[in-house]
Amino acid sequence: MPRAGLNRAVIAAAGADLADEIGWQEITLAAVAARFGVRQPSLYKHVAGLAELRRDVSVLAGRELHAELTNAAVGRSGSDALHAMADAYRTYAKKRPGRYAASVIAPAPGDTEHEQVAGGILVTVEAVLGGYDLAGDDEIHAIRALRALMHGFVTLEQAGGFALPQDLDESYRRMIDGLSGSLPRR
Amino acid sequence: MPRAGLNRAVIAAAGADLADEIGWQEITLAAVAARFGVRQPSLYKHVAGLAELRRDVSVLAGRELHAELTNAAVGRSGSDALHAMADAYRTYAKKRPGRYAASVIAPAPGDTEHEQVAGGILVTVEAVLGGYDLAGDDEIHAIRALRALMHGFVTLEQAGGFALPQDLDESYRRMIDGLSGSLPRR
DNA sequence: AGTCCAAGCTAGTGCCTATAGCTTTTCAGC
DNA sequence: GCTGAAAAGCTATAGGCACTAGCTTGGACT
Repeated sequence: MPRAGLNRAVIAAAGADLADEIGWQEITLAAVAARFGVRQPSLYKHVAGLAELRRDVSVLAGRELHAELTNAAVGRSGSDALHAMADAYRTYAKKRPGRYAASVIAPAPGDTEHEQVAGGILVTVEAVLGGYDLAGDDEIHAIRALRALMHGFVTLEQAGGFALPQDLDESYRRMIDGLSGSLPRR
Repeated sequence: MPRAGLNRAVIAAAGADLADEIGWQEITLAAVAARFGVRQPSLYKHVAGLAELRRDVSVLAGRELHAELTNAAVGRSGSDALHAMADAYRTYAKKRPGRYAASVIAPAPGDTEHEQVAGGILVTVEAVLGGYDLAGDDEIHAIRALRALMHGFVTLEQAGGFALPQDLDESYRRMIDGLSGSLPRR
């Protein structure tokens, strides 16, 4: 019987796909193994267990999200950049719900690779807010508000917490507008 | 051997306590049964399964949260009421993290009791925003923004998503202030 | 005291993670 | 081309979980 050609990266990718299909909370090693036509214990040759798989999916998703955000914001500034990034954030969460949920989990203390991915996203958000006149603590508070807005909105949207789906784009746009308006222009 | 005196309500309460202690995602029927000194299958005499337990905890938590929000907002109006309610929301989420997570899950379609609990919270939020000059769609967008802000903030806070040492209370206060300022006064 | 229903029990299935130890593929070095 | 070792995937197994089936027994009511 030929080998499946597994490795840690392709397993993480399969886990990410699975998360998008059946939900981040529902992924199992057994289902990932089935996807490769391989027995579940075989995965342990490449990955230490379910916890490590989840962590790998989180890193993968965090990198993707980071790339989407920077791509959206590049070449724009101020409110324009803010809206572009916020839209990219929500679009990613809708298109890749399992990956998005994965991207949100906090890195384990000491997991520097994972921490760097999370930090990278923060840097991008910070850069986008660089178009406003924020200094020191003001910037920290603004970043927190923006993250809370975006994360809260997409999470509630995914959870089915909002009725009237036709108005959601408008709600999101106005919400970001409101934040933008409450920040001092440079 | 004396009977444990189980019923659906006390099981839900134990599930809620357990969720606060070990996490909403981690609750199991086995752990709830152990809490009563009873075998796991015995719970099935009162509750249809894990899914129903979770639903019951969600209803219980939603009622508690609703009560906290209304208590906080009563006798206040405008920005004062908004801040009081938002603070109560975050306080509840911090004090009862498992219950809070439970309260957020969407009711199953047709579960009218659960839907009413969720709707009640919405009515309270709506009432608090009654102090602003919002009509029709404007109000819907404002409610969504407020919920996204509150939920996003407390979720990220619980997940350890805010690493920096700057004062979280201050971040939250400013965030709610920002929203309040972006809404038209009556 | 006797009846009877519901409460809690044991036994067992199936799915999951994870570990131990086996077999087989692959390929580097001869 | 051969060979031997490392790596890949395997079977077997233990232990935890949800859930079902069917038994026993507590205790309220007559």
